[in-house]
Amino acid sequence: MSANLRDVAKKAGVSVGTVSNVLNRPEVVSPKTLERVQKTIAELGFVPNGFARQLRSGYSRTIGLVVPDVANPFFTEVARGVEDAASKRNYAVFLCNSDESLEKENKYLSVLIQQQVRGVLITPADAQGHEYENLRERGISVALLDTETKNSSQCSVSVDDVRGGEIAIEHLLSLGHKDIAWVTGPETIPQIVDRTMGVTKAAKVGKAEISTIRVTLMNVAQGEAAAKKILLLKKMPSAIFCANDLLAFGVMRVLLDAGINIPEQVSLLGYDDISFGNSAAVPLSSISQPAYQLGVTAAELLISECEDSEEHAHQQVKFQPQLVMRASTASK
Amino acid sequence: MSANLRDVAKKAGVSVGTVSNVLNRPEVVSPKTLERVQKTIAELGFVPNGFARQLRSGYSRTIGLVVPDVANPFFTEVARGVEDAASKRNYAVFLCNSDESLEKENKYLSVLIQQQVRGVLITPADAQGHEYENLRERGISVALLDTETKNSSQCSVSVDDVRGGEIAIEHLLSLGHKDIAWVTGPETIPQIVDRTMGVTKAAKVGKAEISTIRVTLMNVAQGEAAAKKILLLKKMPSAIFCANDLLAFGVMRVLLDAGINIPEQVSLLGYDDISFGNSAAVPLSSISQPAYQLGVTAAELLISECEDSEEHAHQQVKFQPQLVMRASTASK
DNA sequence: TTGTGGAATTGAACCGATTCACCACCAATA
DNA sequence: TATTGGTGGTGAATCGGTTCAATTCCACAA
Repeated sequence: MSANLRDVAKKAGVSVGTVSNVLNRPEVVSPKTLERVQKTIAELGFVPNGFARQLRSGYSRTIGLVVPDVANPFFTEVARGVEDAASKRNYAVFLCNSDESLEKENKYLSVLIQQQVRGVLITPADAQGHEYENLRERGISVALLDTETKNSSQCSVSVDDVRGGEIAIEHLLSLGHKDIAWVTGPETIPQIVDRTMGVTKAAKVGKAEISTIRVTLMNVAQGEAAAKKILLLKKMPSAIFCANDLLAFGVMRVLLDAGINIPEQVSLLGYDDISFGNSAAVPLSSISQPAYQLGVTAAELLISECEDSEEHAHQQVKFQPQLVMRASTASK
Repeated sequence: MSANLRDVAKKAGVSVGTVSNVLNRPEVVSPKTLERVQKTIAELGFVPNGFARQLRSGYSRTIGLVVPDVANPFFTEVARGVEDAASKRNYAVFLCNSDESLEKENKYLSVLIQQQVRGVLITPADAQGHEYENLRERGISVALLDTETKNSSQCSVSVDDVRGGEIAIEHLLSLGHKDIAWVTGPETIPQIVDRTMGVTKAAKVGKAEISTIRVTLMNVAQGEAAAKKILLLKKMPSAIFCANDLLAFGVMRVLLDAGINIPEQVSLLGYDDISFGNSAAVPLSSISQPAYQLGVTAAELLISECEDSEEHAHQQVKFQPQLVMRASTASK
């Protein structure tokens, strides 16, 4: 079988305590011993047993990441950020896709509890609650990802979605658009609620008319469905703002197929600024969010909370979204 | 703190062994004792400590997934498949990105060993070896993902990349292209080696001339770099085949910017058939792979190997790639 | 030479469930 | 009465790191 700490100690001619120190507090070991032990570790291919470590210390070095869907490029980027940051701190990441379903979310949370994760990073599937008391009770830290927390007893890392909605409409207004379609997802999603708020606010100020087209999922297929609905409207809007880029891609395809020129006849604006936006049939204007950065920051915050929980002060980090102008929006 | 097995034993007036039996082999305990112990367990709200249990038994319900980069839509789809299948069997999945670096791959494998995963699903970063003896020694099952195994002592789930390369060139040949650029990644990547083999084979049969443009990473930026090189060639090829869709997107952008029409002046063919191909400036023809299915199959195979390791017969599953014709390829 | 302080190292106890060789007890058989 | 067999139960050893009180070592000052 594989080597354990005692084997290393014997081979290197030191005690088990010293080997443990080499692993966890290298600074208290003399350089000479350190080097010798490390060499032995490498020779034996020794890897510490996580269970034993966790059993004694009571803590694991794993976190759970719960997102609606990694297949959405925005969350893929976030996930990469989380993973890179966690890996730097020697944490492993459990990946969970909630598919925007509360049921699946709960199922995964219970799996994560079973796995005794140290903390959970979650983009809630639902606009309500976010208490996660059952996790907290078990000493599992929770930080909200891409959602702002209502109570200040937890960390959150988010992007200002209200402002994002505002920026979008302001941009369209500045191009002279007054008649705007807002293609959006279910109101159970917190981000949707906020973006809608921003949209409404800016529209009121700029006296624009917003017609809402609601879809159930935020993917390309649903974007196509939305576009078909738009084509049936009595009066075509002069601009379409979509709650994410995937929806916008779907809309774009259907409109182009219908022979409608973008942006000449209709301006199209997305949200997320996923990297493919640039390669689209008409390069997509969008509202950009620092996805990777979001993931990194959230993971760092969560891990810092896990490691010095009494020192730790909860913080709510909020990034600002930015308009990225490409070819799909133009003045009326 | 919460009660442990010894507390239960003391309170119920039995030995720790008996309590353990109540938990794991109730049939060997007398009904009277059974009932009394179970009552005590309920009273104390005792929940067995997973770490200790796993430390002793040596098994967890987790698997590791190591891919080059989840941000590549192909692997995102694979990851979703793995995750869905694992979740169905009540396994949790560790996500690891090797970034096509052997060093990172090894680092992650050691993290996975620490976490005592039951099995590992891996797309090797390197064309060599794939032995993973260090994992096997520790009783960790390994299955190769999107790579065919050379030895039959392990499972693998792959797509026929040689055939994929062939199909691509055959398609271009059938359109009358004889002068083809092959934009490809490092030869350390197994898939690249195979696709190149297919390309070469089909080119020989069809008497096409292949000029190879090699890049170091398979992303959009490198595709752009490759296209710039192509623009500098003495004679433009009449078709370009890219080793994946991301490269093709980059190539497409640069060519269109340079005023070159696709497919009128140059045909462009990608690989992977990621969903955005359909939304691209010129809808991208591509070689399609069953990514989600690949992930599901691999996870199921791995878990079945983990759970009945002596019953289990290693198998090599090979899916067939398919040509998806869109607008970016046309006859010369 | 002795004393002192700090750094380096030691190793036994511990985390909590599992395992298994062994014991106690009772009934049935010789 | 002695022997055998079977059931129910016991508790010390074990898994493999981590921790920490105790010890050793060494340099430098008195």
